[in-house]
Order: sequence, then C-alpha cells, then structure tokens
Amino acid sequence: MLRRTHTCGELREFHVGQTVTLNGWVNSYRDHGNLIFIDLRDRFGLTQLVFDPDNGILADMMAQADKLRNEDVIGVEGRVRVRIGGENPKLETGKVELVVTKLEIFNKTDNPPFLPDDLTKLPNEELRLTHRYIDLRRPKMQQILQTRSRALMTTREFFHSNGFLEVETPVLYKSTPEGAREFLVPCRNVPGTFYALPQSPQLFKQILMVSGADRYMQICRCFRDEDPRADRQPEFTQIDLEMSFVRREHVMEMMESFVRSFWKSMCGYDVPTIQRMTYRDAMETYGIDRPDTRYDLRTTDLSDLAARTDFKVFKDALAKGADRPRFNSKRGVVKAMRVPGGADKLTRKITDGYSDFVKTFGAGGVAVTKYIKNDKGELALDTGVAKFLEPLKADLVAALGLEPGDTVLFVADAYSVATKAIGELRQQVARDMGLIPKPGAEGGGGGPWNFLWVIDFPMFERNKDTGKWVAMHHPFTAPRDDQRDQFVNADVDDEVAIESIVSAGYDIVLNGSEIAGGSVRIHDKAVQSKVFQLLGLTPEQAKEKFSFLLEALSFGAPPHAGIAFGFDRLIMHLCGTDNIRDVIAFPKTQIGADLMTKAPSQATDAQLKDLHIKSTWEPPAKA
RNA sequence: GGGGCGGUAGCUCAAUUGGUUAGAGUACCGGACUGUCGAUCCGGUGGUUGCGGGUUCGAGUCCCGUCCGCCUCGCCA
Repeated sequence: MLRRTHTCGELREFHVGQTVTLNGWVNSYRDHGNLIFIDLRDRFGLTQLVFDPDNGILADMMAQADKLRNEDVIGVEGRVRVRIGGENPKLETGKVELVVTKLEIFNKTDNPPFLPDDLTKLPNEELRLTHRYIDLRRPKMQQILQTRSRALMTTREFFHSNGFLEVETPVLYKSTPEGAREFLVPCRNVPGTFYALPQSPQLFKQILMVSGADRYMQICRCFRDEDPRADRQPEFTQIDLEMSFVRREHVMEMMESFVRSFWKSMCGYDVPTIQRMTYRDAMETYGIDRPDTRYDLRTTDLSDLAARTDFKVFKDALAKGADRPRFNSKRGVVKAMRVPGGADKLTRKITDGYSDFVKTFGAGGVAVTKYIKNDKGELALDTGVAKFLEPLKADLVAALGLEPGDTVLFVADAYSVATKAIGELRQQVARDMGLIPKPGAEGGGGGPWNFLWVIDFPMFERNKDTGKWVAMHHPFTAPRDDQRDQFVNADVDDEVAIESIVSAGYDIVLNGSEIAGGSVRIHDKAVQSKVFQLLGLTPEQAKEKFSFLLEALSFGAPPHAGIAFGFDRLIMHLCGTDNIRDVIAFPKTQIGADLMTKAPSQATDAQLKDLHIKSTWEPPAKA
C-alpha cells in the first residue's frame, strides 16, 4: 500500500523537489486529455495532483487516472514541484503540485448521492443524515469535529489542573420519574423492572462528594426523552462537575475562571468579568430568564399607567388574576417595549404580524403606537392605540424615555403570559430591526460574546396544570444561605412566603442561550425535609425515591455545589451555527431516529421474551 | 398532542387557471482537449412527481388519509 508521508494540507514550497506520498479522496478532477489534474482531499486540506505524460508517466497509469472520479480513494507517490500554471491562492498548498509517478486506487466509489462540497447548496438534511459519512467529509463539518475535539481537550486540561477528579458514572441508572421523560431499559434478570438512562448524573455527583471525591468532573452523555428542537437532542453531552466545601461564590468564581480559560484557548478571546442579574430583573426587563444582552431593548411594566386609560384590552388584562404573586400581588400586567427608531422600520405589516406571533405564546395580541411628529409638526402619539394613550403622553414619554421616531409595543395579560410573550417579541423585534450581530463580528468564532450570570431564582413555582409546587431547578437545590432559616420556618400554606424564597442556583447565559446551570446543594436534613414537604412528598415517598441519597447525606455529607455546561451548545456558539445537529457527529431527527443506522428498530419476539416485556403496538389495519 | 413549511431525475430546482411527450443546471456515461483549479466544448442515459385513496374527460397541480424531514407551541426537575 502506498502509505502517506504527508497530509494533503501540508506541502509547501520548501517541499519542492522531494518525493512524497499522499492518501485521500478525489475532490475534483480536471481532465485535459493528455493532462489530468486531481485535487486530493483529506481532513487536513487539498493538494493538486498532476498526471503529466511529459514526465515519464506510463500509458496504463494515464488510463487509470482518466477514470478517476469524485470520492475515489487513492494513494499517490510523486515529486513536489512549483505549479507550472501559476498559484491557486484559494488553497493553502496552492503554490505547489504533486507530479504523480505511482498511483494506487484503494477504492472506486459508486456514484455518491451527493458530494461533500461546501461551495454548492447542501442537499436536504434527510439525505445528509442518511449518508452522514459523506456529509462529515465536508471541510466545514471536519472543522466542527476538530473544534469539538479541541474543546474536550481544553476542558479536561482545565479541570484536571484545578484538582478535579474525572469519574465515570453509570448509564444504566435508577428511574426517578420527576422532570424530563426518561428512556427506560428493561432488566432481564429481575422480571418487570427497568433501568432508566440518566437525565444527568446529578445524584451520583452528589454521592461522590459524600464519598470524598472533593472535586468531580465528567464529560458525560445525558438522555431526555422529550421532543427535540434546533438546539436540543434526546441524547446530549454535558460538562458536569461538583465541588465540596464551597458556597455559591466559590463555584461562580471557578466557573468564571473556566469560561475565561476556555474562550482564551478556543478563540483567543478574553472574557471580561461576567455581569450578574437576578432572575427577577431578567424577567422584568427582558421577559426571559436568559436575556440576550447583545442589544439594548428593554421591557417595562406599565400596569399603573395602563390602568388610567380607557382601553378595554388593558383593563381586562389587569383584571386577570395574579399567577406570580411574588412579582405582582394583585393583578395581570401591561408590559411595554420601546423600540428606538421603530417608527420607520417596523411597518404596519410587521407589527400586525406581531399579534399573530404573540398568540403562539398565549397572549391576545400586540398594541402599537408611534411617537412621531404629526401634521402640525408637534410630537405626538400616532396610530394604533394612540387615542387611548394621548392623554397620558407626558407620563408615557417619561416612563419609557421615548425619543422621536420610537415605536412602543404593548402586551397585556396575566403576568406569566404577558412576560413570556413580550420576552419572545423582544427577540423577534431585534431580528427585524437588525440588532443581532452576525456571528464572527468580533471576538472570534460566533462572537461578540455577551456572558451573564443569572442568579436568585425562586426555589419553587406552581405547576400550571396541577397547581402543586415544583422545584424550579431540582429538589436538591439549597435556598440561598441567608434564606435558610426563613425557609425552614416558612408556613407551607403561605403562598407569597414560599414563592419569595430564593435559591442558591446560578445559570450562565451566553447571547441569550443558557450554556450552564447549577446550584448549591442541600446537605442539611431539615432543609431537605422541608423541600419534600412542599413538593407534597411524604417522608415515606421521599425515602422510596431517593433513599440512597438521603442515607448518604446522613452519613457525613460535606457542603457541596456544582454546575453543568451544555457542551453541544458551547460548540454551537464557537462554530456560529444555530443547529445542534451540525455539532454532533451522529445526531437524531425530531422523532429520535438515526437515519443512517435506522434506529430505533423492532425487537424480535425472542428478545422481548428474554426481557419479560410485550409490545402493545399493532400495525394499523389496512383500509 | 397542536400549528407552519417542505417532499418532482442521483442532487439542487422549475413546470401558467387542472390540459400536448414533466424541463433546466449539476452529477453520471461516451467523445474532444497539454496548465486547469467550481476546467471547457459536443453528445447521451436518467422520472412509481414520498405513499394510499378520491374528484375529473384529464391530476405534479384540487380534496381526504398517511409516512418522512425541518421550524415551532406544549414539553425539556
């Protein structure tokens, strides 16, 4: 076999005169009859090969070369020379070419369904996923795989050099059916029982703290059987970690150091001190718990002002009940957003579309007005709901800091609905106004990079359907240290008191995307009991579900805290893509299928019998 | 579970109001060509219009169902 001495991205002018061997795929061929050019590709680049009869090439090799087609796999030996036809500045190796003297065809390809080419339009994703091995040959995909590999390396380096112990935890795990739906694995040895695949190694990493691991990290696979999205897969990767003898500040400090070292190493960017925002500020000002702070659009609660208008939509919304008593003790809300310069850019057609847009989040619509000069040349409110607001113009201008040419958008509803709707609307407006920087604009990769800590989350929120309290993060999240006594002593029926308790949780948000989330954990039995009580778990139920953790906590648990990063999302940001499938070598579709291997597939009766299970599924009757 | 978009040659797309033999580029096959570099030029093969029904003299086009892919709401402690 002609084994390579160099890669296809390697040859330069100083190799001229050397005899070298290359291996790779035929990326393109240009056949001039008695002169054939081949661009040979591997992961490292492209090199031009020449089959040139003037250089003593044998006729039968010329005939073989004549048949070479895209994606054939070959080995060639030859002499490096300066290109006779002049440099190709598009290629790293563009100053030289390889005059082939030996050719070995390792594998002729069937005509491929598509070519791994970044220049032409990509075929549809279904085809790319079915023939993933071809799609992955594309230079862009190779680059992503490389970035991902480097990121794994730099992550491990950081944590290993900071005293973290890398420990693997089980994939076959105990089912704890709170939170996300789990994948179940039937157990052959104990009929009728099942393992679950972990949503995260949460409980194991806490146990590891009790075990004296002191600092743990793992780059681990997590599984959640929920419908995927552009940035979600049923199977995904986390950088998971936990630390002993720390409080919130220590974890945040360590993570800031990690993020700084990671971005420095990945794209040479110096992450500045990460600003902090409370959950409440995030919700009030941005309508979302992961604000994109790359642009300065803000939302404002104008309920008091709106109550003074005669606009029925506002009045009705305000009359709605309070669904978040901590934030609004009496009523629904009217939220407003000032859009600087919106009067010109946000056309009637666009703002009409906003009403449909917010309807998808349960809101009734968007009220619009503009602050512009009227016929008399005076600054006035114009169009939409102007007539209701005109009497309050001065107050509105003051409250929002309106400037001429601004548009104001209003969403009125119960707190949760209005907040969510205007938060989503804010992002849509940012897109329409062109406020979102293009990836790579600054700071390398997908920059600019706007990092943000979001802290002081509520411990609990009401489940919309059942009305029961649920843990906002998970049931092992501790209250913020200064809230511990207040929490333990709180009356479980005092809704306002319970919702006011703030947790010691923290998220890292990057450009409007949650890249990490964690918390200080409960290591104190009184606190843990109170949490279970609030969640409606009896001590018996709690014991049944989490006995191993509770037992562990009772045998000498250090104070501990941790966090987990969504690794795939980090890579998405670094690569400036908004599709998580692009940063996963073998991703799944929206129904969790792997189009290449055709998973999932049916099990045989014998397999099912072994596992003591029976499928209730039957093929639909034919009409 | 709901909403939206899409599925036509190997691939990317086109096809007027429902109307002749479903076209183009590219890939592939054959031919020409000694300096190209997304080579060029000439010729050719290639179609269950996702699948199943229905309406119609006639369906890629309209209707119903279904499958697949993408976006999204719900969901994602």
